[in-house]
Amino acid sequence: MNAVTPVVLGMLSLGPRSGYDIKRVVDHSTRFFWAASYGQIYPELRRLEQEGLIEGEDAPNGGRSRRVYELTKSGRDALRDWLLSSRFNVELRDESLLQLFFADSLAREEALRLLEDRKTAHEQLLEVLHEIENMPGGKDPDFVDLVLRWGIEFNEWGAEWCERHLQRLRGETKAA
Amino acid sequence: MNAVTPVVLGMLSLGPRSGYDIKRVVDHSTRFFWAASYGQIYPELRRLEQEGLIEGEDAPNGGRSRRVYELTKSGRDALRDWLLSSRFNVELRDESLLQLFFADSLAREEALRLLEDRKTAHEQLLEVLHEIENMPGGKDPDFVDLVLRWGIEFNEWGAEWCERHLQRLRGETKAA
DNA sequence: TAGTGCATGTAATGCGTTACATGATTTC
DNA sequence: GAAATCATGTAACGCATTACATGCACTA
Repeated sequence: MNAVTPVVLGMLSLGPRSGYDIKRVVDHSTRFFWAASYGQIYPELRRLEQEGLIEGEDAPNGGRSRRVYELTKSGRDALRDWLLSSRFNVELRDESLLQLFFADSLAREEALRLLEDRKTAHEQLLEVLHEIENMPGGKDPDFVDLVLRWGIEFNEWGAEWCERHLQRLRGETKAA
Repeated sequence: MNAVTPVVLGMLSLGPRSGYDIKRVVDHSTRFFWAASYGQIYPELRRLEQEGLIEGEDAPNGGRSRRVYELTKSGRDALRDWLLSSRFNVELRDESLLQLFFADSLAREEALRLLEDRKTAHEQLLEVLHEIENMPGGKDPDFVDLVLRWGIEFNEWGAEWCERHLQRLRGETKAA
């Protein structure tokens, strides 16, 4: 069990898919909080098949080779085990936050500009997520939708947070 | 310029420090959004000294060897350049979010328990951050304090978000 | 005197991305 | 007929963590 395992099993729980399919779906959904590359996915598919958690079947499109996988009973069990095991492993790498941390060495207006830039970045991400939200296709399952809402509401909160502290810090500067 | 460079320069901008010092401060502050290990810090210190961005001086404590570094003029310039260059590189790896994403395959109560667990995790992180907030010592500089507030307010938001959607989803289940 | 903290350092390991190679099919 | 997309796959690279080695000093 490594970092790609749950994404692969999870994506297959939504229906049979090829490695290529999995990558494509990941890039439109979980990549914001859980990325996966071909270099991980393809070896993992073979490993999982060997261990009997998934089953592959050749399903070529004409002369274009293609292998589609689906979960086996043990695969479904493994996914369920992972889902029910408490994990709150969060890793964050936020360069803008690091800049703010060291911003005291800048002039006040320069430092505040960093906060403005951060706000803009939140707003831009919000646009990307709204596009995903408005993509054609049937309604997403409840929890898929919930996670998309997290992304949207987090970025709304983030932009708001920047604005709030921008005003506070500008006020303090004037008062002083 | 790699991932440790800005932390090292930034930490030295707060005053002369040894590699060990830098690591200790990182572990109490930026590690939540920007970690650094000895394996990065020590080689980086030598590299930065060679390039003239920092200057080291032996400052042993008795027979215990110790080398303290400080920023040079070019080091201060390099830090300033990095601070003023727009960067919004954020990487997030959130396993709990991934679980929620695939939670539709669980029974409704099981899935909601994942949300409850997430809420608890936010609350626990909040406690850790409050301890840091209440640590003795002088007031932090404005922007150091700002980043700590981000951590606190983000986790408050996160817990609240879980609660809000917990209630929404429980309501929908009953209504259906 | 044993344990903890100060202090520096590196080698091994693990992990994920990048970049490339190959080739078929669809679209403009 | 060129470009984009489908589709699979791997080798090389870079990066960060882990784990260990070394040794001094302080404290219970």
